[in-house]
Amino acid sequence: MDAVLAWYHEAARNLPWRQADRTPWGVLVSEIMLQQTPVVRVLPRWQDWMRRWPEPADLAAAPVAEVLRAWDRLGYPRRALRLHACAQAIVERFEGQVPSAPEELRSLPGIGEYTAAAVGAFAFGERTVVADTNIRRLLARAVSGRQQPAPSFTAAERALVASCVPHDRARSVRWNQATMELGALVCTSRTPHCDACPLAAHGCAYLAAGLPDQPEAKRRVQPFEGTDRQMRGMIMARLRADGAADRALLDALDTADPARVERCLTTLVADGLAVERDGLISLP
DNA sequence: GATGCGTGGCT
DNA sequence: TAGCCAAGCAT
Repeated sequence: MDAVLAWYHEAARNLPWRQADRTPWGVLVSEIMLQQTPVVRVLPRWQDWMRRWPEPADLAAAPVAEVLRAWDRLGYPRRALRLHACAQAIVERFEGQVPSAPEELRSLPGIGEYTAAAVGAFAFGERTVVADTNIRRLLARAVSGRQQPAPSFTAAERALVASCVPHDRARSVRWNQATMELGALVCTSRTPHCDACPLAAHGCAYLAAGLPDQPEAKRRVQPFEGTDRQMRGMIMARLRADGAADRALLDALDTADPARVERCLTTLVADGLAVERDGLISLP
């Protein structure tokens, strides 16, 4: 896999959370923001966020409403709540310092298997198995000859990824970073750019098989138009803009199905993304 | 293990 | 054009 490391040296994007002056907190914030969200959309939000809350203690002390406004349109605003709770837990349990041990990272709100491994590797230089969607897809193709990884992340696949990570600590960090980047930029989901891939000449099983289309392997995309998810987003956008809104105003968001608005308000309040007081809905 | 959870750009 | 897709997590 030397070819991938050499490729990364030449082609890596110059992202702020990869700079020499990066902090564990900055890396953690970037990883949360990047969950299911493209880099180009994260960049400006991350810059603002780090300027405002440069340490976990700064975010921990911020009002939730302000945190949700700063999250802006990144999507999945529950991530913002969890990041806020994560900062508070770091202050309370780790003296304000992001922990480096994967099991301690895993214990924090919003940090799952992937994010714990990524922070361990990219913030602390630990040897971890970073199995994100890019690495999974790249190995599914290069090693297993399949178009896409399986929908569920099985123990067998975890073992496969682990077997590919170099044993040397510093080298493992670069391999994780480089393989993820190659998946994100070259071995893309829809249209892989094999002409620009360093593995094309080093035995990619999927390319060798002739890039067969395997539609059965594709995961089904959840619908969005007309769903509660869309309505929740519309309500949150209104609350971010106006601070608060009365029920009648929100009901106008879907005159054909007022029950949909009510249902979404209930789940937003249950999620801690909104509060209701005297018929007025507002950010927490 | 299957679902629900935002948003916007790309093909 | 209408899907398809983007560094997942929690339940």
